[in-house]
Amino acid sequence: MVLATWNVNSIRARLDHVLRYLDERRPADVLCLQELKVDDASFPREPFEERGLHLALAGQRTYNGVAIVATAEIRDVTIGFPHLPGDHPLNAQRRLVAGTVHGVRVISAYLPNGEAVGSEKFAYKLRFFRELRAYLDRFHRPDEPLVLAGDFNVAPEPRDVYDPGAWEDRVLFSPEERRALAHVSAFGLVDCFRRHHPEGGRYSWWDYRGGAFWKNQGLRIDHILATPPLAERCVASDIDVSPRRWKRPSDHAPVWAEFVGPGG
DNA sequence: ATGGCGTACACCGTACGA
Repeated sequence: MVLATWNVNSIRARLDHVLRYLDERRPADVLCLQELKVDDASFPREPFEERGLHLALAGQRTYNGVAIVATAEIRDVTIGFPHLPGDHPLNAQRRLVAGTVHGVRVISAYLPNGEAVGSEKFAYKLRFFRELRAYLDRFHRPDEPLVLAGDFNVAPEPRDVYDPGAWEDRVLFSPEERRALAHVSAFGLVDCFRRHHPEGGRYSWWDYRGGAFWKNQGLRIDHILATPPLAERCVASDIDVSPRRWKRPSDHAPVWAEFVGPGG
């Protein structure tokens, strides 16, 4: 079972890229998408359904929006934090969709950007991370096959940042954000990419500006986090930078992981 | 150096991203 995650920065602007990725690059069994920037009614379902793919959508107009695309039926779909009211501030933005497919509980997540350290949005980001851990604690156990995949908007370690000294106190790499991510991971989650790649200089996001991609000035902020019984069955994982070279790309590249065995 | 680049929505600029 191959699972991939990709912040597409608008599904309508990136539809050709997503289909090309599925058809040519990595025929993922499960594809977690973020930043759809479209409501469910306007999501381009047809090309996915033509390919026999199933969809779990949590769309939103203009901003946010997440989805799971899969080669099998997606069961027990939930949107947002199910234990909080629908009108709770942490549920107002469509950033979480979960479903069970191929024997694995899959959560597609788009964590808040945070704008700047110390801002209102930064506080919201930290609250979101804490609630995400509470959500895992409440509904799941680290001994079940679960994967939390998406755009976390946090680079975990210095080797995940092209210039860690310059980024030390900036949003996406500040100590507070890294602690918030570590707290979520401490539920019992393994970084699948890191399990196979100790090297630095491997990123999943590059600023559109200043030719950052061509200089490989990026950050690794998109992650596939799996519980130990699933992570043990992760035989390969990588970041596919090739779509970032295509015309009119997303600023993020897809990250994938391959799992073998039962429930994978 | 809050700009640089890109998307959406609306309007010919503004909000937001990371």
